[in-house]
Amino acid sequence: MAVSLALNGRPGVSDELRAAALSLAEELGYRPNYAARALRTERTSMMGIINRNLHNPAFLNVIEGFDDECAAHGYQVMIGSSRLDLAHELALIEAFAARELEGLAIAPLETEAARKTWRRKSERPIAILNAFAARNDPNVLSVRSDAVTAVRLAVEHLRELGHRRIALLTGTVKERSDSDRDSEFIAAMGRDSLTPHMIACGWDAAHARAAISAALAAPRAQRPTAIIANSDHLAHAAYLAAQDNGLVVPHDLSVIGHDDVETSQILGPPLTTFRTDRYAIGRLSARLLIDIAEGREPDDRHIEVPVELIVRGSTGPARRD
Amino acid sequence: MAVSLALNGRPGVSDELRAAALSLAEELGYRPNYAARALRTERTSMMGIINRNLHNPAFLNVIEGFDDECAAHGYQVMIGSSRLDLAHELALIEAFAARELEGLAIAPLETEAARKTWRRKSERPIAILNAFAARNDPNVLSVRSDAVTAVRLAVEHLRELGHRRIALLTGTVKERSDSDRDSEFIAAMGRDSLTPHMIACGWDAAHARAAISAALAAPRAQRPTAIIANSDHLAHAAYLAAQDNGLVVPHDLSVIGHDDVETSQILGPPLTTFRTDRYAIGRLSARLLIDIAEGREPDDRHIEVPVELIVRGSTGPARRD
DNA sequence: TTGTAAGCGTTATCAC
DNA sequence: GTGATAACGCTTACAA
Repeated sequence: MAVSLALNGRPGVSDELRAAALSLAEELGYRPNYAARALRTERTSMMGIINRNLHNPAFLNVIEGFDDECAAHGYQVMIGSSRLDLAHELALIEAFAARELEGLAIAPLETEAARKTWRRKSERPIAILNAFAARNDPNVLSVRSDAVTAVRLAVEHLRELGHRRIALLTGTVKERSDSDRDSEFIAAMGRDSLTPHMIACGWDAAHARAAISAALAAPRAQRPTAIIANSDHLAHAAYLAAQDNGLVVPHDLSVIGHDDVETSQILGPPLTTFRTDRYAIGRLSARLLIDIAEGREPDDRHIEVPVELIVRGSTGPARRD
Repeated sequence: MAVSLALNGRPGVSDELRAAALSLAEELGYRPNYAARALRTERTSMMGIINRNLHNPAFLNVIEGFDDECAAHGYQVMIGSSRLDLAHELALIEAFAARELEGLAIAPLETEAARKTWRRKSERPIAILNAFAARNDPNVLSVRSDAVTAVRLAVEHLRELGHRRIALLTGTVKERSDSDRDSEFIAAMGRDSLTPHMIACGWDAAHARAAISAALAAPRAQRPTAIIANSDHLAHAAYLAAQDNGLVVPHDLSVIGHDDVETSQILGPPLTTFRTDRYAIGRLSARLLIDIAEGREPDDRHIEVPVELIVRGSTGPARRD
């Protein structure tokens, strides 16, 4: 018993006994059994992170930050992918909850469905990544880049270049995970009395390419001259969709991304995009979950990470019609 | 206990009792406690995967395949990053072993160190990803793309374009994780009586960029006119290093990657590279680990995934000196 | 086929 | 500050 206290560095045991326990443990190569500990304490020291799919390289930096912060606090990280399938996402959330993970960070397909499923099996905190999160459940946290500001800056940038027919890529229409971003776009366009185009392209690059291709196939006087993507990953789909239609970026189509992924600066042409600290997003979400899991009150349960517009070669002046 | 047998779908219990147990479990919303099960059975249904760092987007596809195969067999996936730090890598391996993960897939910094550390704490299988693995330990598996053929094809392609000063990017010099790839390069160059250049650039993109920059800063008659990278990720570093030296790809420098990452086709210029089924690499490595973990004998403990050269705009004729 | 009892390795409770 | 003893929830061994 005293051994347990000693090894876990807790008070209630004499210094000599503690030393003896430690040295003996070392000598015998003792390793604690996590399963037994978990069974007894109901604490697994595991955190989970789930993304919609595993194709967007921007997610790697989020994982990295998440893993770093978890590792620093003695947690290990379980990873999962929704595979863009809501049923699979919910099954995965249940499985993670059944494993008694102490917290879950998730970029959800449908925020409310994800939250409810987690809540049904677990009282533990859940952090919503890069999506709008309602604030009624106190153990729902959120960390996201400031997508609302980004969309405003993007519209301003394109307006200065003379664009009038601007399209915004959005997630699914069914549930707007970025509802406030969408409405900011509509408002920003409205200020200049322009019609907002929305292209619901989901998160799959192939599907997005097809959706954008279809939009670009419209007659020249109607098709958008600029596209605002919700990630560099989907901006790449816009490049390919432009190719599909024999259009040249930025001559025929301006494209703005979001993330400033490593390759974006060496694309042809280099991508205008928003730089945002994805590592911090991962790290902060882990920090929030750990704070709650260990009974501390975090400074703020909802965090927005700032964005910075990086202008490169994929945006240019609108051609005269 | 009959209930245990019933819920786990094993024989030795009457149909009616089984049905009763199942329906009652359903009604009560029963969920098995994984910790208790793991404690009793010494089986955790968890698999681990570790990469050298979390920056190369090619790794995402490997994770995806790994996760898909694991999920299909009821395993969940723990992820980790070595952070390019050997001490951290070994600590992580120990932590995974202490958690009784049933198998580990790893792209190691140093293969032998990783293998030994795992073996010290665990009898379970370990799969080496994309690195050379000695075949003396029967529970060491390996899955890799056919990097040896790739380097031969790359040299042939560049020789046809008239290149004579060709450099190969390699991992660390200390331990050649790709020793057979390196020697194939030396042999292939030797066949044409050419001097092989090796640039030891490790796996960090920033470090690689600096190393390549230094090599390209040599006088024009000495510097390499072509670079063979071990990943698209590091080929990108070569693009930036070319920029650093005011060189234009492919006019002044040809670059060949490895992986055919999604963005490679829209780089400026599009990257000549080797396509390889990374999803399969992840999937097959999971399959091998699961087979061994469950006592089946896999068809082959060492798998090579074929490569296909995709010629694009980053390779061109060597300039006359 | 069913029931009973033991035990996995921890940590918590409660005497001393 | 220390040492017994019980308990977490599951599976296995063995007896009925």
